[in-house]
Amino acid sequence: MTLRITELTRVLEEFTRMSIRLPAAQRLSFTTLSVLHTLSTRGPKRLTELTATEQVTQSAITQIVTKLEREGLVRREPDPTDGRAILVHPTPAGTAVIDGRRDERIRRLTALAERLTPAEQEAIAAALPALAHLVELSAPPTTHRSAPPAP
Amino acid sequence: MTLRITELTRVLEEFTRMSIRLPAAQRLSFTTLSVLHTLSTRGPKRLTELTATEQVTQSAITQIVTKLEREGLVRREPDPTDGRAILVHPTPAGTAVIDGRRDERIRRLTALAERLTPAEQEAIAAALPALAHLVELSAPPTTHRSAPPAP
DNA sequence: GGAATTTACTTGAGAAACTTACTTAAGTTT
DNA sequence: AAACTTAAGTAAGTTTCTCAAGTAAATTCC
Repeated sequence: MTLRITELTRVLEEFTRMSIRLPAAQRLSFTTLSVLHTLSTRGPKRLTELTATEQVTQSAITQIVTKLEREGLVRREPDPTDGRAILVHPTPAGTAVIDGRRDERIRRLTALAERLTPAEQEAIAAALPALAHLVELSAPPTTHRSAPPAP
Repeated sequence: MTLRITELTRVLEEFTRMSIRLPAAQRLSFTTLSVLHTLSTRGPKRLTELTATEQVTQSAITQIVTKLEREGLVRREPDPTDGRAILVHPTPAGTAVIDGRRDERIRRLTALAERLTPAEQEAIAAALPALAHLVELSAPPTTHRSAPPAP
């Protein structure tokens, strides 16, 4: 059996739809939630770094971070290594928002997975490490401060 | 081995991020693309049905469909079975937009999957039918006009 | 070692994308 | 056939983004 990427892509598209359309209890826009997710899963980041991952202008990131800060979901802290830069840290409240949404996804997915056969559940379990590896190839987990590549 | 839903949820979240942040060449907003995706994968739908799947107000759907129509990506057609309703059909151009984005995802995912070991690729291939089934449990493929459930 | 350039962020004005509230018209109920 | 419900469109206002310009810290380069 060989891996059909087209089929995998279609399935992942559907999971994406399931994942996104959760009731946004906190009145935060899609992009704002995405920024908070990035901070919560990847740790503190500069505005510039967020600009790169979120596909909006740097100006939009400034405004989004300002809004998140007003709501107490992130903190701005000076970057000790660069006086121009700012590190945006998620607060416990901010992390709780993301965790809450994840919990909701887990609840829903659990309910669905219970309806699979044991063999199907087994197959997914067996593939999980490979799927995690695939994800990691695309977005290697960043440490707090990544060293620039050697010249 | 038993299926860890929490881990699966986290992995799927990361795929979601990969999937969304494609350069939107067509100048269409996220929600607008989502509507087009729905029509392209699920077939013609009423505005009311789109309201349910997209988590925006019915008014927003009207505006989005109007925009898509101006751009030649969908057509409005009267619903023969209900004079109040309209069925929104994707045009070939509309379908092409969605297919183009999928092609880009396939290209990227192919490049990543090539870096997995054969055993990893095999594991994902073996899990694919189960993943497809899981997705289908959440959003059964709608026929053109679904009969209401028997009372 | 100090001017010129680049990098990191902010601000303000305006465009785009949504929401709320209302309207019109077709179907349903009694 | 009058009263109600459902499907869609419209108008006005808010929120969210982009573009352009501005400030301040770091870097480059004579």
